[in-house]
Amino acid sequence: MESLKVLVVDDEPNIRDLLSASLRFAGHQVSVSPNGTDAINKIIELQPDIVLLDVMLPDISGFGVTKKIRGMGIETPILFLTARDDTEDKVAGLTVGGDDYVTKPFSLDEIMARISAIIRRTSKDSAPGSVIRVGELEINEDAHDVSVNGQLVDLSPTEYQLLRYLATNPNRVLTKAQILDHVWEYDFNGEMGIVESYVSYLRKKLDPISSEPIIITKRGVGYMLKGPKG
Amino acid sequence: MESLKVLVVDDEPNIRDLLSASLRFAGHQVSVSPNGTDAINKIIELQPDIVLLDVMLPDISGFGVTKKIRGMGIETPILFLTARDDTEDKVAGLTVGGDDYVTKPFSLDEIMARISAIIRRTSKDSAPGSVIRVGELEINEDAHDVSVNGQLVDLSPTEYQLLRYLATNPNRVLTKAQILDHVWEYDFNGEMGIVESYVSYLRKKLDPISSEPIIITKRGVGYMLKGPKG
DNA sequence: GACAGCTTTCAGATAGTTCTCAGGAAACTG
DNA sequence: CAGTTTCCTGAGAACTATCTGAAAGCTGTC
Repeated sequence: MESLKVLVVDDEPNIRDLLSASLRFAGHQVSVSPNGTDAINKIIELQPDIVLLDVMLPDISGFGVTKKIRGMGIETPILFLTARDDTEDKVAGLTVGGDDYVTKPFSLDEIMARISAIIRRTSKDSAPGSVIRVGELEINEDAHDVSVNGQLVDLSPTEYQLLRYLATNPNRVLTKAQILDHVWEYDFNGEMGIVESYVSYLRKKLDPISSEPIIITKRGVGYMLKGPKG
Repeated sequence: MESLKVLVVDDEPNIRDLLSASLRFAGHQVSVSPNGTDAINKIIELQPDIVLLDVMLPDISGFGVTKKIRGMGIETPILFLTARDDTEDKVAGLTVGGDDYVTKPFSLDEIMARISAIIRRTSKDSAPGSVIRVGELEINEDAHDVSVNGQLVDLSPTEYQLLRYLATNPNRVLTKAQILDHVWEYDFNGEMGIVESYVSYLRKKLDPISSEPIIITKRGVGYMLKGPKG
């Protein structure tokens, strides 16, 4: 993905920092905004490619911001951040157009996936097959499907996210801490043993089908998904 | 469908936003107008391919607008948006020519379907197959009927709309929120459990006839209609 | 105004998922 | 090779998502 201009709107500094650090690391230009009025100004001024917008803001709600800028003819796609408990009924209408939403607490990997999905969908013409291919492994992001050598594998949501994170960084060792930070929700308080468990689950499902082990353990460092050229 | 010039005329900003976001996302060029006089000007000026026209406007009614522009020899097809309690006889006269109407509150999917239908009818020559075919499933949008392996299936209106929405996005997981936003009326305030109920109804009707399950559950994500290739 | 069909809610059953833990295996160390 | 560290994996408890049947509410028809 090319470099995008992203505006992050949230009143919690922790979340602003978390998101802006990750987005910057992914190569995007990030601006932040702590409230609704400031957000409206920045959207007009900076014309971002996408806005990550908390619905619960101190002054104007995320919906108010949306209404305002849409009323001005600004069609920037929005990824709403909602709290899990006040969702469901207030979520109505959020997925129309190019918009989407994630519930807090989210995982970084999920945010990144949603952003690519929105950008992919809103950039008119080309719908470049949202397929990640690494060696014998193929991940279809539209269908949320994984196959090895053409054979479908049934994965749970967490297994899927873990595998996708590994697959987007082939031939690169990822530490358990990195994996935890990307795949699990940001307020997850558990131990890294869970990464080992899920790697084990994945291996049990993938290795019987593949001709060689897909996930390599780098002892003392982390895990790596082995691609063809490397 | 090719890209169309669409004019949306409604005094409620929410509805203007909802419609313009969805239409733009569907690849159309959208202009909006909040009242009758402005609408007449914009119709003359922009020469849209279709007009979505609220009948209840603050200044001139939608009928007035229609009379005026038809008097000027403009034959742009119109999709009227009416309140549910408007008398039937008023509405009856609307469907002459290529025009049609929907009652508020509508669902997005219904609006989109009506627009395609109008455009299909008014663009003389080519009647681009109004039949959606996915695997063993066939949906005839003109006849509003559904068959599996050639055998007709009797569906309720909501079942039909749900199935059509799934069928227009084969091999792509749709979340319950997306389904709710597209298939149910925009002011629907219920829970997502209703999607589960309707998926269950559809399966009960479709699966006995089909050779393999038509609607796949992607646990933790949503539902997907599985097409033939990949 | 009673019937029929459709929509919506609800709650119990079921099945799938997440996370933790603990013993054993494997890899490194000197 | 014995000790130490790191990793693997099976078992299980708690939790969550989904499915489905039943019932209540609605709408339009005769």
